[in-house]
Amino acid sequence: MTDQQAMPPSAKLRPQLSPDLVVEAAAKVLERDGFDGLTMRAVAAQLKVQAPALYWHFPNKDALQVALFDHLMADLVFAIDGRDWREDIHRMCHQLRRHLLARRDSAQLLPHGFFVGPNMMEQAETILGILIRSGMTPKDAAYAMSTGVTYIITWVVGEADLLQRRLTGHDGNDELAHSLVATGRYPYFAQAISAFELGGDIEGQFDFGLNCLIAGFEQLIPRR
Amino acid sequence: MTDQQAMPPSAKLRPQLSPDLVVEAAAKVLERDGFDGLTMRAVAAQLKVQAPALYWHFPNKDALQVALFDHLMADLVFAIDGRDWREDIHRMCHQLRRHLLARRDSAQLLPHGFFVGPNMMEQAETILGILIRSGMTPKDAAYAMSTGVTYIITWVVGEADLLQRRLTGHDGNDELAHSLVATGRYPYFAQAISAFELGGDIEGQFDFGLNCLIAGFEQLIPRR
DNA sequence: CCTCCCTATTTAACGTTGTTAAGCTGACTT
DNA sequence: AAGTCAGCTTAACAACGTTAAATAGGGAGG
Repeated sequence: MTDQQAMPPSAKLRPQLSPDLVVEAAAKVLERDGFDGLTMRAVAAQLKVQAPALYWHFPNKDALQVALFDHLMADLVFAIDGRDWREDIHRMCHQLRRHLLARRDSAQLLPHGFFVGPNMMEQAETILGILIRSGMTPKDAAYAMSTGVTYIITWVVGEADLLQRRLTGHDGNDELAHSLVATGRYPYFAQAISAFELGGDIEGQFDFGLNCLIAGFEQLIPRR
Repeated sequence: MTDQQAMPPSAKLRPQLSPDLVVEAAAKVLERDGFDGLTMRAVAAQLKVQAPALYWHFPNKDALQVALFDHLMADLVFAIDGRDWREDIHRMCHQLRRHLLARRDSAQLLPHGFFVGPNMMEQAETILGILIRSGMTPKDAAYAMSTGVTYIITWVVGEADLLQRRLTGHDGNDELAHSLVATGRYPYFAQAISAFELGGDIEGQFDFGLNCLIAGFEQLIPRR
C-alpha cells in the first residue's frame, strides 16, 4: 500500500530520497533559516534536488510541516516524578516550552495543537496517562491537555517573536502603542504596560499563566 | 503632521481614498472571502482602485491588518455587571469569543494578542480596570489579560478552523490520526479522542479552559 | 491664464512562493 | 532485448507582496 517498492534488503542501488530524509533536511533548513526560510525550494536545495521532487513524498507543504513537527517531538523525554501530578504536569509544561524554544520557530509549524504523527501521539499518551490516572475522566483529560498544549505553543510563538523583535529593533507597533498611551486616555494601560516592556521575567509570565491553568485543572477536575 | 491637506471644509472635490475607507473595504473583503482572500489586490478591487494605491495609506499589509482588527473591535460593547469580577470577566470572555466568531476569520488577523490601536486599547482599559479594581496589581492584571486574550484568540482560530474543516470534509489529518489510533498503541488517546471528534459542546470545551484560567486568577492574584 | 508643484493614483514590473504538467532516466520485470 | 514505471528534472503557471516609474489633476504663484 503505502510502502511501494519491496526492494530486497541487499542493496538500494539508487540513493533515493525518502520522507525521512526530506524531514531531516527540512529540520536543518528550519534551524538555519527559520520559519520564513522554510520553503520547498530551500528544503530541496538542502537535498541537492529540485523542488518538485518533494511532491513525490509529500502531498503538499502542510503535510511536510506536520511531519517535521512530529519529528522534532521525537527527542523530547519528559521527566516524570510520579508523586504529584501537579508537579509533573508543571515540569512537563516547562520542558515542552524549553524544547520548543530550543528548536528554532518550531512552534510556528502547527497552527494549533492537533496531535497527528506517532511522536506527538506518544507524548500525548504520556500526558493523558498522568491526568487520567490522577482521577480525571478521559474527556476532561483531553480538554485539559488540549488547553495546556495550545497555551504553550501559542506562548512560545509569542515569546520567540518578542525576542526576535528585540534583536531587530522595534517594528512600529511599539511606537504606535506608546503614542496612544501618551495621550493619557488609558491610565490603567499606562500602569500595566511597564509589565510588558521592561519585559523582565518572561519565564515568570509564562509560569503565571501556567499556574493559573493548573490551578484550574486542580479545582475543577479531581472529584472532591 | 498626520493629516495632510488642510482642505477647506467646503468641498472635497476629489473623492479620494483614506485609511478609514481602505479599512472598511478590507472588512468587506474579509467578510466575503475570508482570511485567505484578504489580499491587497482584493481590497483595492473593492475600492475600484489598483493595488499599489493602498501603499499610499498603509506602509504594508501587516499595518492594514492591525488597523482592520482594531476596526473590528470598535463595536464590541462589554456587558459589565460590576458585582463579581469573576462573573464579569467570564461574561466578557464569552462575549469576545462570539464577537470574533461572528466576524469571519477576524481572529487570524493578529498573530497574537498585542494591543495596538485605539479601540483595542479602549477595550483593554476596561478589562484592566476591572482586574485592578478587584485587587490585582497592575502587573498581575496585565499578565492575566494577556493570558486570557491570547487564550481566546487562539481558541477562536482553532474553532473556526475546525468548523471550516467539517464543512469541507476531512483534510487528511483526521485520517492519519485515526489510522494511528487503530494500531492500538495509544489506549489513553483512544479513550480521549471521542471527546474531540464527537465534537459535542465546543462551547463547553471553551468554557472549560476559561474556567480554569479564571480559577487560576482567583486563586493566585487576590491577596488573601 | 500659464506654469509649477505636489499629492494621489495608475501602469509596469520584480522576485518569491506553492504547485502542476510534461519530459527524461535508469533500474527492474518479462 | 523490450517495456514498465518509480523518481527525478525541466518548464511553467498563477498568485502574492511590494517597488519604481510614469501620469493625472487640482491649488498656489506669477
